[in-house]
Amino acid sequence: MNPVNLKRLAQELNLSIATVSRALQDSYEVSPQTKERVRALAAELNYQPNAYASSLRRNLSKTIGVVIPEVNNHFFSLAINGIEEVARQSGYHVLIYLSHDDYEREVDITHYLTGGRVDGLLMSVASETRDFDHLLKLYASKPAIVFFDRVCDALSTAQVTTNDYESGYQATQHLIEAGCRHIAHLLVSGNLSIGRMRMQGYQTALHDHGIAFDETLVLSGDRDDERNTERVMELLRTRPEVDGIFASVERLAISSYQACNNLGRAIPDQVKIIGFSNLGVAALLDPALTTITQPAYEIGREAARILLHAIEKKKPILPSQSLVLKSELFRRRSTAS
Amino acid sequence: MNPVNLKRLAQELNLSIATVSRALQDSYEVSPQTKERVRALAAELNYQPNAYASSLRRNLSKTIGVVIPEVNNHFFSLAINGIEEVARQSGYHVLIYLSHDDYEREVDITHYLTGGRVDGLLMSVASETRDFDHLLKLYASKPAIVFFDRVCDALSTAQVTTNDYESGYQATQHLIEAGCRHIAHLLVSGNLSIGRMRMQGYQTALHDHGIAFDETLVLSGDRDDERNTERVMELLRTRPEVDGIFASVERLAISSYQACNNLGRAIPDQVKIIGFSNLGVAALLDPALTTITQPAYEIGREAARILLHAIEKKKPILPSQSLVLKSELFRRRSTAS
DNA sequence: TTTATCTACGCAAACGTTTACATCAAACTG
DNA sequence: CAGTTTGATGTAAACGTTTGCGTAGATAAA
Repeated sequence: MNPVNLKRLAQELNLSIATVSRALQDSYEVSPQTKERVRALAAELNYQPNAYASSLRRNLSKTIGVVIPEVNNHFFSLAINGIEEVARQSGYHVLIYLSHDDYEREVDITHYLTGGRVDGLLMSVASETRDFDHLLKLYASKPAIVFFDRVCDALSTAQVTTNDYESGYQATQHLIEAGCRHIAHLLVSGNLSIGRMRMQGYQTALHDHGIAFDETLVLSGDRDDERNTERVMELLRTRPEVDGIFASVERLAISSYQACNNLGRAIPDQVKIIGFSNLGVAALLDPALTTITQPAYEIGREAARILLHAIEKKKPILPSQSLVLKSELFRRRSTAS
Repeated sequence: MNPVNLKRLAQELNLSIATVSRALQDSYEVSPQTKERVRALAAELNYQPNAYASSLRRNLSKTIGVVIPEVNNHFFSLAINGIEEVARQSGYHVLIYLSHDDYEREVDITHYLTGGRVDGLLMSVASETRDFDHLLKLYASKPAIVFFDRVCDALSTAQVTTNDYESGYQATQHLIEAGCRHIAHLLVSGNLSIGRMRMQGYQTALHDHGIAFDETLVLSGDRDDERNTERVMELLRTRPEVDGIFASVERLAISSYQACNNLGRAIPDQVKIIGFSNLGVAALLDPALTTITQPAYEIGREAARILLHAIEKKKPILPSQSLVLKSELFRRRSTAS
């Protein structure tokens, strides 16, 4: 039993390898009859071209990489859904890498990726990442890159984001209108532009409503949920006047719920909570969580579209192709007044 | 600027390509001094071997594929976490494919995968899948396969599952002990062995407690959550005596909550609900959801270990390597009596 | 000294495709 | 009918690695 490759097909059909290859690509240089013969045998033997030989020769892998902090998060898993959908339609394969919000891992991953394994890359930067040398190095080695959500401004490429400034403003305003005067802001990283945008929205909203910004009400979370919960509890204990929490990321909203439960603080009577979240069951929580929900699926889809378009057209990706999609605020019980 | 490949390194060092290649592989046939020179230049030029050339030559891709129904599901996203962890440690890359529980897509995916793109495959079968021809065909084309959770018994390979029969029994018994006498069972697919196991547990538990099995209380869900909710509502309307629901999959537990909310049925007073789920916020739901929780992360990790071990040792995977991990029941308010 | 062994390296084939170029017969063109 | 075009196919190089084999020089053994 020989392997079934072009050579095998060529031998059995008394054709040259070149003709067989061309026939399978539906080249106009091959007669219809020959094409038919080739296709028939290929189907019969269940021929599948060797992806690596093809990639090597064409210097194209039909593969994109997705680098994200975590997958166990509704935002990212929905984004992957969108990415995979677009990729599949265009015949692309999707490699996935998780940074776990860890800088070292992200550096490792970018090293893996240097060297043509992927034609392009979709990336959401780890929250711990402060310098972008590894990304610049990676960028220098070719592949098209599109950032989504947690973007890196240091690279001159497209990014797909949401209206984070407005959302931060809106969330804060919503709490203020619900009667909150001492609003804590939990964010995942001050390094990332996305965190800064939401923070600015928060600050401006406070200012516009005549509330002084209090730095000590800003808490920077990390990737350890237990510790985050502890820190929120400490904040609530030491600052009993806190009557509102704006969580800039899903996990921190959950930690806030835990913290309130542990301390016996009633939501929304004593503390109102709003959070960025794509949690499908937000409405089923006790109490139902008011959310700023990003169009995660669409973000993934659009980012992938921009990327694949650039790859197929062999054109560089321009920052002007960036997209800003809108998040939506869903009012629920956790912020009821 | 020439591309930086072995040829380039060889030229600049006045060595042959072969020696450079061997030096980078730390072969004993190369002198320590030469190795050092090669490594230094490789580092300086940021050389990364071409993965496709290497894969082609060695007939090894250092890549595994993961085929799952969906990623927006805590069980699967946790499993991916485990898989990625193990893969990364061993220097493997992870390709991801989503079947969306759609038979056609699964067939497409298996076709993609025939032909050496991956060294091995981790798979959880789509719920719609009834025949396994495509899997048998795929299996014939070499790659090592390990099934997890939604397994396929038709292939003689290892599978990593949980104690589904016991869990089904336990869940049902738990409802009975909480006072339920008319227990509906929502399952995602009667085709899959996993569904059948849970179903058997359900039936046996009913029988052991002197409750007659009523086929009309068994509902088969699909991938449309809205419709699932509707169907649960219909069941609750036409069969008002139903006082317990055993959801064999997370999504159906959520749909049950929705249905009860829509109909104004109180959980747990009128209807008690237990469900298979890896939802991190199960305890924060209203009311907190009693769950059977599978060790999803461990399942992914162990499945990947079995797979990678087989690949590295070039040994076939035996059914005897299969693993059964235990799920855990978390009692919460949704089944309180 | 001759022969065997070892060390460190080079040569060249191979992996399976793709594709520029060559070939050759048949069908046109003037 | 000589010359040109067209259509269908073949030849062979290339992509970047890996690796079996060969070999030159050095050292050790006889």
